[in-house]
Amino acid sequence: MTTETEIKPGSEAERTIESGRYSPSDIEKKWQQVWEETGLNHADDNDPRPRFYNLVMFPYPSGDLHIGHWYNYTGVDVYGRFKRMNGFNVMQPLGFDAFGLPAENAAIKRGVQAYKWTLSNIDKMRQQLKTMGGIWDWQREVVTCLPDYYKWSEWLFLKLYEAGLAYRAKAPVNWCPSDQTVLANEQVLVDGTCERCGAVVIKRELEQWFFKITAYADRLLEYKDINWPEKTMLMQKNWIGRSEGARVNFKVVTLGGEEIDVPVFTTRPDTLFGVTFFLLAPEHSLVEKLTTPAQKAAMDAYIANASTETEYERQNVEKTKTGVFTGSYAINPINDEKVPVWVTDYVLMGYGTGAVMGVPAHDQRDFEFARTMGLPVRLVYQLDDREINSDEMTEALVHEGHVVNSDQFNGLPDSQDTVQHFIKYIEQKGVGKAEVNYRLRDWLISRQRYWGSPIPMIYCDTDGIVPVPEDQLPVILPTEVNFRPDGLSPLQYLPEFVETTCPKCGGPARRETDTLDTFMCSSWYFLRYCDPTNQNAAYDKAMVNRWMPVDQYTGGPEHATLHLLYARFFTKALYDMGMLDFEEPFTSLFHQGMIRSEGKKMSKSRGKTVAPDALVKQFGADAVRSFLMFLGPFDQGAEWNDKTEQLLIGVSRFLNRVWNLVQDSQKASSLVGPDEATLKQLRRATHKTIKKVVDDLGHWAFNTALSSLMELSNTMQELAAKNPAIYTHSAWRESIETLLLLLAPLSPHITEELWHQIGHTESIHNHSMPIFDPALAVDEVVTIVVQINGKVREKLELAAGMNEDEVKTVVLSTPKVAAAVGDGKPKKIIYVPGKLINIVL
RNA sequence: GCCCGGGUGGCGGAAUGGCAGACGCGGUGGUCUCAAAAACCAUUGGGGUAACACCCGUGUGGGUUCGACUCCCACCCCGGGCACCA
Repeated sequence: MTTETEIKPGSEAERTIESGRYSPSDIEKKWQQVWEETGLNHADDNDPRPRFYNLVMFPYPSGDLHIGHWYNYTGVDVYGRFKRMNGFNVMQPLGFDAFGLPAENAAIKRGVQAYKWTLSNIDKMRQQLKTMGGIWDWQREVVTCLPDYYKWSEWLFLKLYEAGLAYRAKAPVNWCPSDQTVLANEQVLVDGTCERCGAVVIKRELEQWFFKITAYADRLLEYKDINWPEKTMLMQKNWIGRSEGARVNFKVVTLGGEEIDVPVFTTRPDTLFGVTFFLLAPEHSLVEKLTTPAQKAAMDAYIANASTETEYERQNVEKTKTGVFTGSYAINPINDEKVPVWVTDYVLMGYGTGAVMGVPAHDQRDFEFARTMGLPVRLVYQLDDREINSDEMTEALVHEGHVVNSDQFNGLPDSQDTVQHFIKYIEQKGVGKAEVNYRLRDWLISRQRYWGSPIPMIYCDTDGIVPVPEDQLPVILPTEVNFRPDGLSPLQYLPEFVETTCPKCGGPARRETDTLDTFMCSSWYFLRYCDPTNQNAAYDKAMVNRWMPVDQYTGGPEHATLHLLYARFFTKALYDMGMLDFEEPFTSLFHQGMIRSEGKKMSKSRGKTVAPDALVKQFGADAVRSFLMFLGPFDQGAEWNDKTEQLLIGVSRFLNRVWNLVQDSQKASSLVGPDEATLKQLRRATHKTIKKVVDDLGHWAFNTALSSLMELSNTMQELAAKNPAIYTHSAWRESIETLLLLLAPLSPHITEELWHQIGHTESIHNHSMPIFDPALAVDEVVTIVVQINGKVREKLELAAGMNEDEVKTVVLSTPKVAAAVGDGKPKKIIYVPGKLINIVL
């Protein structure tokens, strides 16, 4: 076959000539094409196998597919492929969350139309994504900025409007001065800055569109039949912030002599006798009516100052308490006591009623306020074991002791029952009632931006707010627009968009020029995947029922109180309208870790990103995929630096070894077959690997799955080096096939190629995972660790079948142990079967 | 301040009560080569020894246990989430 004699058997040169080198770029292109042509990755709606909807949070088309995206999508793809090899009809779609500010900013900055920028980015990203060889079902792709899709976003908005879940109202809202738009509460970060651009968000009183998510607060706290991380449910729970308590009416008399009930919300009605002052938020409407002329100057100054503070400054916990006395008094309904009414900025207008009863003895904030202002502190709880004095207190007494100074309630313990007694009493007295409060606010969904789904509403001077009739949907978003120098949305200056006629009266009317929050578009995309081309409806319920609820949803934890909360709300709302048959969209949830660059999430908006393209070109998609999964546990992510990339070499070498191993086994051999012991060892290694890898892949433990596969290939290489005749044995073929099948989800191209090289004609990806046979995995010899007083002193290779007494006899007769034990008798011998023996002296 | 994670060689990490450092990167030595690359073989936690022996070692300090990276208590550091919500 070769003409020269220099080529040595088994050398690299020989391999190259005989069977070709491993060339990732050639085989990857080839198989991607074959898979596309055979429709391997399209999930058929009528497939009889059990379905598995494997969903990943879809990307924003920033035009920059970086290694962080690859990491997410590879992990999801490995899992989906694994499920398919376990007999499921896996539906694994992908699309693009294509509305949003970056496109608009690009349009303003570079003069390119937002739709062009977005669609060309999508084309580019789709091409890049295809190089990773995922089983993405591109026939189901959705792009939220196309009329085919946003027609139904608009339609769903109308459905929510009809159901009374969408409304327009004036409210203090978050305004980002840099992005020139309002934001939902969920889009303002903890430090009071804009989630997108980092500018300090201010409060503005504006009329806006809201979704009534608060109506679902209690149901959002239920997680029926779903498997979510505790952490995520806790984050949502904290965000919703349910508090049980009571509404209690205090009476005030205004300067004009009018008697008014002022309700407060409290979770501690059992401390009503401890009220020594009454507090109002600076924005409370009663402040003006209660501030006496003597206090007016001080009050005006205080309120003016409070309004200039940012929300974050105002809510700074470290700040000392401030406030101004109104000069008026409120009547405590439980004992008719007169207490002074103060205004302070630590009372928030947006929570409860904007008025609070001050109980300094038992609330830390009120305590600090009382001490700062010199107001009295009255204990209505006393410790059980010793008496404390209010003058000597240094902090509030919270949830301890028993009731005092409270008439008929004295002596009751600190408990929910006691709280209930008080609630019952105030209800009987007619001065209050039980009430539940939530931290959750309604979801603000209108944006003063151009690049978003139009809100299908019309303003008519005669008929007010009129929804666009369904048959006129979609309201098309103009794609060719001119931005004004101030960067404001061009829609309101576009007469052909704004000017319309009223659907009711036919008279002239104006279109809504605000657009929908992109989070609304992403609150239902998983439904559209089930029926992506439907022209007559957002989705067909029967089609959705084939696939939903999503079996596995994967995405970053940063969406816990954003997308994941919104999508649950949306699903519940549609369920209530009879448009869905389930209440929870995502049965199982997994948060992958993130690829970090200098400690921060790798993303285009945050600076430095690493493109995978060069790595894929050099090492192949299979190597890059496996390398990313090899970095560590998938939920942990990884820090990306100069050293990270070096690890790719190891995985690339491994794939080369697998390739060569298969090439070598194709060689015919006239040698006599291997001995029984070698074959047993091979089978044992193979079946142990099946067990471990199948287990790991099912638990997202891709890094340890790969290391087990490396171990198997190392073992195979060693055994073959000692006995080349092993290649012709059926056990060897089993090992090779096992190796390829287990590796297939991680490195789909090379395994498909080699699978065909060894004679298969069907795709490896339609094959099922190898079956673990416990009998073949059993060890014949075990290593017994011998400890003396808990320290390892010896290791013995013993037959696996030996019983405890036999092991003890052998161990005690070894020179080391005998010497250590000496003439004495061991105090105790601990024996862990097949593992360890510890001799305590 | 509160609630979750996490802290292991030069590096990524493995081990969830039983041989700490699997697997891989990097390093060192070797084989092959005119040479280099690639590949392959050996070796690689620290101290110690001619080599063994032995000692130390999983953020820190205690505890439980025959035995602790693993469980308990206290603390330190890093990452994330929440934070005047009455």
